[in-house]
Amino acid sequence: MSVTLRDVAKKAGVSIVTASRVFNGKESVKPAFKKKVFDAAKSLNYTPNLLARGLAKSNLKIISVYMGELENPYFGSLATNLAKEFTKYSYELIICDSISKTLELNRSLATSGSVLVSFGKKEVLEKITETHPVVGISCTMTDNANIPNIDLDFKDAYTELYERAVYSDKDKIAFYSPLLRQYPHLSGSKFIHVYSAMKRKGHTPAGDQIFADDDAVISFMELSPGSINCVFCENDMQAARLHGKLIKKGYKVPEDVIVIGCDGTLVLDGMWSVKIDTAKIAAKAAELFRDHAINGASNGTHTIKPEPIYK
Amino acid sequence: MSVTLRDVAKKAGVSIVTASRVFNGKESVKPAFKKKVFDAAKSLNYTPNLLARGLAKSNLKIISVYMGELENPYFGSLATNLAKEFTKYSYELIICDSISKTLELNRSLATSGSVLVSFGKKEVLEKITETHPVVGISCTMTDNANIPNIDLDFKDAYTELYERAVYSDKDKIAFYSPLLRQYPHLSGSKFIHVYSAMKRKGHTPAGDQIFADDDAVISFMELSPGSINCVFCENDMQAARLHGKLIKKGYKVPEDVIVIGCDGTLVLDGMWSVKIDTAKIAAKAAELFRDHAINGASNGTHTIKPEPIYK
DNA sequence: CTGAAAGCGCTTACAG
DNA sequence: CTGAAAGCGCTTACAG
Repeated sequence: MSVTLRDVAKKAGVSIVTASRVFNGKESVKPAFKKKVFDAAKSLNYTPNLLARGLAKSNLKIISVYMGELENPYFGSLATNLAKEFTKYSYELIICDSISKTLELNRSLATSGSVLVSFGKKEVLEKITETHPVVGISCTMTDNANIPNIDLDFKDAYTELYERAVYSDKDKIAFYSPLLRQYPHLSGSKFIHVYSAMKRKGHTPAGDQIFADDDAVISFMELSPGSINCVFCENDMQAARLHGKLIKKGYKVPEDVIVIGCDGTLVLDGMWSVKIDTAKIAAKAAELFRDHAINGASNGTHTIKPEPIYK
Repeated sequence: MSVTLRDVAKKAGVSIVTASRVFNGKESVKPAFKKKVFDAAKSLNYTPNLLARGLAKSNLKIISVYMGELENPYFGSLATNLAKEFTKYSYELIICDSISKTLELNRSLATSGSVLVSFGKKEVLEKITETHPVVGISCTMTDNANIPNIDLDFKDAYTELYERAVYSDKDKIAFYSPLLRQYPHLSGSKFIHVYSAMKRKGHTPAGDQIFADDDAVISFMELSPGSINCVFCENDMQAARLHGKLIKKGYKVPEDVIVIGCDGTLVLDGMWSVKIDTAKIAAKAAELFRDHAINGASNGTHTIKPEPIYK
């Protein structure tokens, strides 16, 4: 039905084997033949059957990626950039909605490896690493799991943000994170940096808790006026929603209360946030993957430092 | 290396052929054998090699999807829901960053077909339809291209939004859409419904143009005060940014100016928008695809009506 | 530098 | 209901 390597070989007047070699570029082929094959391929509009190639080499140039929540534009932007960067090394991306499917594809599709974003189960990480190259992006628990990881180091950004807030007399800090609410405490989260800086000054988080939704933050503010004048939010989307509600209630942002998002995808006027460069992350991830896949080792952790934004 | 159908067959004491049949479920196999094969597969932890299967059947149960901008949470949410729905029919999704790659995979990976989101080149649509099932989601130009399409009919939502705005004495309407700016005029866009309703009342768009960025909208408002009191925006992200800037300038939203987004992913307090149900779209897309792929025809267009949101 | 042969793991007629 | 044979399109030793 569609044109195969056999057709190209016949048209070029060579064996199917040398035609194959031409496309794989490894072994040397007489230049004249090489040209003939390329010409034939072009005129026939040949494009290799990836299934057959994958089966023969038991290796498909596809990366399976696992990424929690595409609904957040930060992850969307990361996905777009990953696609762009991995394309440079001629990998396709396949985005999976579960970690098990991601790993399964490595076997069933002989996919080349995986990119895991914000994943934390150590046993799983260790297991997969045994058979396929994996790079993590802000995965936790990778130290011992021995996979190359891109770490986001929020320390400087959050410390600066905190200090600037305090400098503006905004030292009643609240934390708003539906996600973190599931965990015992701030330690282990990016907010730990704000938290320790606060502790050093003898301060404690407003309400002595992590708020799980923006309405909780606002009712707390209304119950005890003056109790909160700065809110660190999990991401920009949530910060923007909180921002909208505060304005509606008559608060001025950032004059009355500072709203600090995270990721830089949607920094409303008056908001503060942290810029995370997804293009840079993606480029580094592709690089780490290639090193890992080709040179074997390279289980180094690469650190990227997000930067504060004031608007 | 990994366990294959041959291993399963041997362990179950049947030929490789009947083992294959058991997994494909089409032809009948003696129940006793069937059980043996399943047991063997389970104990060996067998999972079929999709490459081999794909090569043999020249059909992989993977859908390639093309979707412009994942950075917009609307598309992210759509992607997530598509993955969920297509999984029900045991298709994997592969998200491509270019239309050509999307189509190319149908051949090179023997992918089962494609889902195209907001795509408009008729020739391309026609071409691909010849060989593979495709369903479009709010694709334009599909009428003659003859592919099943999910159409978003904004008429009721936008008409209602417009009327409610007018009812609140907000009849100086502006359109803000970086995207549309590239096109000659409002016709063919979702804003056409607002535009025609305006025309009927003898009104014209503020500035007689489509604004390409939010700063342009704002400076227009400042140059001629009272010239704009309602802005229709391309999507929620853009509307939210405009909203933030307006607040900062001292405008009250929606008292001074109504800001109307679109998609429902981020409706800030005070904003209006249009809710687009991505879960419903995805479910319908999967259904249309299955019908199309299995029953052949069904090139019907299915219409979904987004609904207005006031906040 | 080149080609004949075997094989990747599965499925699909075809005969029994 | 079951199995031996051929084949999907490519690559990888192996011999020349």
